[in-house]
Amino acid sequence: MGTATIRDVARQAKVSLKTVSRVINREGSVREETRARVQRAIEQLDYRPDLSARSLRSAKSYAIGLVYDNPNPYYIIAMQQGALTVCREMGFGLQIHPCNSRGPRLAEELRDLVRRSRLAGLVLAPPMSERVALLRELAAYNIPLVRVISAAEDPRDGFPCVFVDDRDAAYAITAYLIQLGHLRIGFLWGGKQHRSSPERYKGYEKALREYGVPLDEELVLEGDYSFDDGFRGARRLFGLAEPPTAIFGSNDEIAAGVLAAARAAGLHVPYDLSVAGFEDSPFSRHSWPSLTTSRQRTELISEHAARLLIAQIHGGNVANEGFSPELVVRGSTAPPRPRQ
Amino acid sequence: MGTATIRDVARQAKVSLKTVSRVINREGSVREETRARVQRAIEQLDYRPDLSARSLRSAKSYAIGLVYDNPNPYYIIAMQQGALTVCREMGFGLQIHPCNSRGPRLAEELRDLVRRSRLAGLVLAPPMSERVALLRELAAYNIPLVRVISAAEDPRDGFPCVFVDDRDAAYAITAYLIQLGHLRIGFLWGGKQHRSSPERYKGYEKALREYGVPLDEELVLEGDYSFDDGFRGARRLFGLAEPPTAIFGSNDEIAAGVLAAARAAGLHVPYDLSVAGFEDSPFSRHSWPSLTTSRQRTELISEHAARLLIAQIHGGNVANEGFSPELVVRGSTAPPRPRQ
DNA sequence: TTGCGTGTTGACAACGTTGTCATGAATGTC
DNA sequence: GACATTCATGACAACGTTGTCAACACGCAA
Repeated sequence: MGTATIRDVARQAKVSLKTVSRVINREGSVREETRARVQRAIEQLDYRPDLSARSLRSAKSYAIGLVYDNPNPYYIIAMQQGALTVCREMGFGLQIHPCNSRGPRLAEELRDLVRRSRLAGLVLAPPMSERVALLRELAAYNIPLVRVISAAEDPRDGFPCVFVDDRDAAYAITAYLIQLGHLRIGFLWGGKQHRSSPERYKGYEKALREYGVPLDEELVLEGDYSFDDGFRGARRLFGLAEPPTAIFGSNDEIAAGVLAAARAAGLHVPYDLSVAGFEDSPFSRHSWPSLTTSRQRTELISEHAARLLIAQIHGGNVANEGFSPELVVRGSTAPPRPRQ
Repeated sequence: MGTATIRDVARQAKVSLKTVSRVINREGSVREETRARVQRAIEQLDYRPDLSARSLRSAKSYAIGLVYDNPNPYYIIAMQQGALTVCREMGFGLQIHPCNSRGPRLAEELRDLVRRSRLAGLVLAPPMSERVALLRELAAYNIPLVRVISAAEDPRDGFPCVFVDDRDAAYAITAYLIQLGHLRIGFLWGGKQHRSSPERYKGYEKALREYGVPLDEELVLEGDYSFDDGFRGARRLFGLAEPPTAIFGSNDEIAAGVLAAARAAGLHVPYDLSVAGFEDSPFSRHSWPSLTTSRQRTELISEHAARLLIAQIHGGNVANEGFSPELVVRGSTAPPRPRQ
């Protein structure tokens, strides 16, 4: 049968190529009757416009890129899903681009990606989204972009973004632990290359301050967003003269490491130790006990970022938008044991 | 600066468009000296061929699709990564396409995808890869495809594939448990829509048979590839008059559910109960205790599938290929407690 | 009647690339 | 030396679409 082209549609509807093009692109100036005739022909022939031809001819392109370097598959899949939803809705293509955030020529790499695949713009996930130098370079290449970043408020720095209030979410978790009665709460940092790490720490700090709980630097350990650092960090905290009664891991993987270390040390979670994570990964639901954590609607965030990007490409003047993760209480937290 | 086109390269190298095209596509019949001159011009101008124009003009396309409907993000990310590696190497684009494997008009959906995005072919992940009716429809649409399937041997049914020997891997796990001394080994099925499920069961069965361990149907429960079914299944097994001393969950999620159920029942893994999973997901490394499981090199498998597909598109006559997962022994398995 | 604005339509070129075919030069064969 | 064969190269059309511009029909005011 072959594939129907705009030419076949035009012939069938007895109009010119251009008129069909107008109908497809919802341009004005087509009589209702003509439009209907063309529509019928399109359906009869099951015609679909050819993306290559389209983006070749119009300087515009009909695809965006999703750029990430994040070892967390749940996060990435959710980001992809959100972006895809919007792309399908808007008739766009999506080009995924995992990359190395520490790569030496990242800006050039992304420029080449945009050129080669004729992308209309990029959605940047953390940590690329937080490297201002990179953003500036991309802006110099005239590449439209939308960032997903961790921030307590709209940065208003000219780069459009969707911002996630990690600080507030970490505040909520810490406040919850304090309300349970915990006064010594350990904090395990995530990787410094992610802006979410200091944000989460700030939330922790703020809650302690506001509730008048002293901040003991002994209880705060640096590390990475990894199981192993959670395990190691927890072991160090257990060895303190006055160990914490609760540990807040900066993400679920860290918290999983804490759970494992607690098991190894013979501590019973949550009775001997409360543990909280961050991210609401499936792990947090399936661990034992299941983890108290913070849920961000990654898919929605990504949808929003894609929408923002496409609106920007269409020349719209669109506002940034913020999301606040919500506290999810599960079985890994409880009031501390009464002092003996 | 704008983007350099083949025309600019031709001017700079003082040759015709066609000659540049020949150099790019590694066609024969270009003098070494000319080729070098063109290459230099390409590098000076940092020229990259435009994918849209290319695929518009040549009937050939320079992108393949990856089709999946699998709730396991680790698996999907690995599949994507493998396919991307090959695509970058070969100068192809990759279109990801998550879809609903039970959708009513899947074949049409995929045909439209291929047409719209001008895909040269598809890599199908399970369970789409196992639905023969779908394969036939796609073949009728002349869509080149490569499947990733679960099979003990090359099916030789005309549809190219990469096959993973789940049966053998399940055999290895079961045999290992038997060698530890287990005689009552529970088996929790995965979802029936995945061909890997019966394959894994067959491996379990075969090991019991070969080692002369009686197969007790009471110990075999159906379910899905989910944490909850693992939890429920384990609870039922614990309630038997003569409960199992080991449980083999058809994947790591099921095994995670078993771990949780064991915790809830006060059973100490691995001393009171051995647990084995399948897949080597990060969960299996981070659970407590970490899970004995089976590792498949998903990224390699996907790479191979993509290579097979591209070779097929190029008209090569390529052989199917098999992969065997390998046994990974961790802390969740041990010899059974001596009978009291 | 003329002139003008508006709404609808089509002819044609162009996007950047590759396929087809033609051309001329170099080489081999008798 | 004549002719066939191969090699290297280029001119040109074509892929399917959209942008530009012109043309036409219509209604309305002068």
